[in-house]
Amino acid sequence: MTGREEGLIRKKVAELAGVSEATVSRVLSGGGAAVKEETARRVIEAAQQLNYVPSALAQRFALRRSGNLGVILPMLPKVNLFSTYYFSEVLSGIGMTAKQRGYDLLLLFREPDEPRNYANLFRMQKVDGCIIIGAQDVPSEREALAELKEGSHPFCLVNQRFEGETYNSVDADQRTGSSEAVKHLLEQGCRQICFLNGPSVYSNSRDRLEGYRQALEEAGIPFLPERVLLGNYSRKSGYMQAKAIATLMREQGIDAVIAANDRMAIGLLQGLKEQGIKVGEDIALIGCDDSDVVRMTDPPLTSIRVPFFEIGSEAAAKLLDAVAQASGEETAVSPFEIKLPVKLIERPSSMFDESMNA
Amino acid sequence: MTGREEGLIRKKVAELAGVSEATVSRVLSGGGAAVKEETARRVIEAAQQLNYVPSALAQRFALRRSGNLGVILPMLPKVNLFSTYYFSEVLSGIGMTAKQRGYDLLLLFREPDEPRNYANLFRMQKVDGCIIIGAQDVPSEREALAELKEGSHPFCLVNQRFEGETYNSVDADQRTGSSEAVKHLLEQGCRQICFLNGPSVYSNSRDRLEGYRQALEEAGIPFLPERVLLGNYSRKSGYMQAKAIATLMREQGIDAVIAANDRMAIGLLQGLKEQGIKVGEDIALIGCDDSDVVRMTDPPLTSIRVPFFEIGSEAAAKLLDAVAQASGEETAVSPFEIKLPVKLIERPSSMFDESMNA
DNA sequence: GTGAAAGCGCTAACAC
DNA sequence: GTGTTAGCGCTTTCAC
Repeated sequence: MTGREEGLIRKKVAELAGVSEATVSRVLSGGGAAVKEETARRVIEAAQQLNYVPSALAQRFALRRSGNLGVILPMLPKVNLFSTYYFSEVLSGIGMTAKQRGYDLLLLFREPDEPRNYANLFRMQKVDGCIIIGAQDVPSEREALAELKEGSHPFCLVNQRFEGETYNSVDADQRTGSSEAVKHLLEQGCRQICFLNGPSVYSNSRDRLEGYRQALEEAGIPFLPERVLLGNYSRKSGYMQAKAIATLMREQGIDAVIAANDRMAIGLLQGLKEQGIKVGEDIALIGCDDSDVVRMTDPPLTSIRVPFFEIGSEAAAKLLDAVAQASGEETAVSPFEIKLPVKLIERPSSMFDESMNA
Repeated sequence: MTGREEGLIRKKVAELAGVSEATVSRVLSGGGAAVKEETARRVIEAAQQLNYVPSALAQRFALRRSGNLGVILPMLPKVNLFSTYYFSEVLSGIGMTAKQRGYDLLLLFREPDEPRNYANLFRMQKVDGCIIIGAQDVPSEREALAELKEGSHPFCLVNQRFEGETYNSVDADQRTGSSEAVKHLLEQGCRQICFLNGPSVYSNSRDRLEGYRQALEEAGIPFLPERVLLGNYSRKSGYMQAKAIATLMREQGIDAVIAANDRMAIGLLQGLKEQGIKVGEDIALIGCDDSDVVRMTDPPLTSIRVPFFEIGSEAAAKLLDAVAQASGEETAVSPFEIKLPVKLIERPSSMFDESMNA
């Protein structure tokens, strides 16, 4: 009553179709040698009748490929640094592509203190390739990735790159995004712009800062390091910078803030509100990610739209190409470092012209 | 250069440790026959030295268990009916427990029009058990679940039950939640309470409605069907009911609304705001889920906290117990229908006393 | 305690 | 085209 009388059922299908078990496999797995159409039809019919499906477990074992695409992500602690929006979108994108290409998705949560033994996933044949989300630029991560590359295990980073190394990655063009945000603010008449960044263990943080700096300089506005505040991408960390921003407004006439993600922007928005500062009137505020929450705040937040779903699907597509190549021939797997464009979505939080409220 | 010289390496480990390959397996897989401690030590050392890990693929094939816990969920369309918060929490809960028990998580996205052939997942030996998220009470779903039960494949529903069937499930006590919401509103002095529900293909919708109805009747207030509005759990559907609510306020003196989830509540909040209606003053509003966004709205939303993480981890725990039983002996797998308590979190949207703003 | 050998359900030569 | 057969890398009797 295990629900499967293994082995026996394939034989029955073979008998019912009047062929050998090998032919049953040939028909059902499609790829193999050509089979007479009539034979194939009979096999398929027999299999349907007996409710037979080949064991993926046995197939994969015989083929020595797991058929799994691994997705490594940090175990979301209760207080998320990454937003649920981010994960859902990236994961959906990966899932959709993986599915199209016949791969299953193996979700691998990594606990904060857990060693990063990514290579073992390949040695254990749990995955044929893996996508790493939320990688950090710390020594243990670098070691783990180096080991992956050393073993020529196909992998791809999402939204993270490592200086000095060329790993497959799919990322958003955060630098340009920040620049666009600055330009938009300048058009609105802002001149004293603060930047609320996240930790620099994420290359995205560094990219965004660079875009901010560069756009300022291009506009002939000096870049002042004291106008760069630091948060950790959580709402709370944004909230806690409200006092600092209020002070800067008073003392230096700050008239705009760009936050490196929406969560911090929302925290900041709340903090400023509590201090009686009106975002969209007293000060402009721009977030980043264009997550689903920015439409729900008051005022709605201008934000930089990042195509997370596409980042996920692109990462999966390119990685699975690499997997196919690697398992095929020794054709040197072509590395990729892709950057997808972002787009500034203007909303009232940064629009000083009342009539333009969208 | 495949990164694994399969088979050979195990033999080398055996030689290095001065034992047979069988003993290497016995040591490394733990479970088997007793091995002398000294021998075990040598094997482990040799394995470490040669960087050998057994192939999970081969192990699972030999054991005829996939080692995977399947999680079936609807492919999140761009316009989510379920919130990303919901999925992230449930998934994290499942992931944490699965990991503790040595199971891997196989994510199975189901596209809207895709047939629900859950039983095949077991026939293909892709999973040893599966959790179904977002199941709907429609005929094809019922068929698919009946087939699972028929084949005695271990599975568990999350936040959904089917009348007339007893399937393993872990759910929140939505009925009590709605009752508490009503009672809270009555305490605030509200008497004319609307209910904005979601589609009845979800048992949770029916449960919430029932809690609402019951609490009203217990308070001696008549239940009026025309005060039950319908949305589809999306923000937009909540937004679109704002006009209807405004009308009811005018014509019938409606003074409170309970929405069946936060997304609809937020949409409604926005819609009411546009009509110049002040939530928390002109009308009370309560959401459901206590997702991360309810703290970010203006005013913050009173909501019913649902322990999604715990629902996920509990579902995984109970299901994996069942899997263990099923694979062990024919000890009738004990079914379970668990309901976890919810908790009303009071915030300004339903507090008419100004001084109590939290 | 440990080694030898059969077998898990499939794929892929290799014959015919 | 199709049948036969030898593995895939493990686990697990069964001897010793």
